[in-house]
Amino acid sequence: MSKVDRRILKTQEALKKAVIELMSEKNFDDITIQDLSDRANVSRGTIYLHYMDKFDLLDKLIEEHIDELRKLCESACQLDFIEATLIFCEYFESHYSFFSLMLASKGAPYFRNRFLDFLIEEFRKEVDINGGKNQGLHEELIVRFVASAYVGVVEWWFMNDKPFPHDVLARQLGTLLERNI
Amino acid sequence: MSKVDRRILKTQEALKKAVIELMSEKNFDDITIQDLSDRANVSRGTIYLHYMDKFDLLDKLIEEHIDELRKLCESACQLDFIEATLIFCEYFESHYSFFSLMLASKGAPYFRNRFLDFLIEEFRKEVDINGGKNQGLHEELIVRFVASAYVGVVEWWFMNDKPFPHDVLARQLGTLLERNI
DNA sequence: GAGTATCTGTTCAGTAATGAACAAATTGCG
DNA sequence: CGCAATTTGTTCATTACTGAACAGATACTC
Repeated sequence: MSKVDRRILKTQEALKKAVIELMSEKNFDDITIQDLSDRANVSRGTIYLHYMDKFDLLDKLIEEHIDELRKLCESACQLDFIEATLIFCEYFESHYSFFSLMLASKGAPYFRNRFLDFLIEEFRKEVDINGGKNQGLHEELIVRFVASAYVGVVEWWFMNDKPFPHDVLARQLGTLLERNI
Repeated sequence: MSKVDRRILKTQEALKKAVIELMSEKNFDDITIQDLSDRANVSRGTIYLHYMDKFDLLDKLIEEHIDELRKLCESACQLDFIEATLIFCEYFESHYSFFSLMLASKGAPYFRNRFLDFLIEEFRKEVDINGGKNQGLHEELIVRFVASAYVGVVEWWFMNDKPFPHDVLARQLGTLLERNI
């Protein structure tokens, strides 16, 4: 893959940062292209060179994070759940402004659902009903159970402003995952 | 004055920020154009579109702050010394990374001298030896006295990591200036 | 001191961003 | 409702930035 022009990256970074900032200040529906242009310090027309509209911008922002998480899954697939969960929680931590906004603010169900779908997809690869503790249980039920639990815990962690460090979260969440998959 | 293209401002801002950051990490002489290019995330050639070399960049950065201070002088000329000093100290505070670097780090005499010259120039406008407390004293001596004292106090304040808030600094320094001019 | 690596300053064709202008759509208010 | 103001999405010529290339200058190493 050939290198992307740094001007493109700068513009897109500025716009992603801008939309996160603005979403923490007002409802997404109330954000105008003008707002984004002003906040990102980018010409209004430039936005249309990269995105269809503000929804496209938000979609791409979300999808990029999902992609990053998917890559983490691949690289962490041979680790146990506690170690793997730590890697994920580090990612949550290092993109705090995004995840906190998307999970802690009530007005953003866009991401929550996308995140849940992603987890269902990933846990489906991991679950094994043929042997061990989950013998006799319905596969899809287990997947739903674990994925929902995961989202719920992470959501709670962000909504309560990180009541403890991310490595503690990782260890406890990892333990619970280990027990159920 | 017609508006400056925002791309120009962005590039110059990035470079000014970069040089301040780098100067806090290494000696100015050891900073390369490449370093600046990398840190500012700007093409190397772009630097030469704005500045002759790194010295020119530093000069312009310094001169811009001096110009801002000069503007503050003009707008504060009818205030008393305590109020005027407060305005200046607010400016120091809001550009902490610059002034702290330029005054608190021992290896940067560039700015200290420029700052002193500026203060001499400004105090010369204010001093009055014809009547009042300074009757009979040599004008240039008073100017030097006050300007040196000013630099020394501000330098000390930054070197000691702001031992008290800037408004306290302003009140005390302002009182001393009032007493001498 | 020779050889190598890095840094400098410049050129240049290609690309992205700009801002102004515009008509059409949407919103807000009396 | 009707009018005004704002927002939208697009166009276009102009401008700034890019990255690659280059020769010459410095710095580093054996």
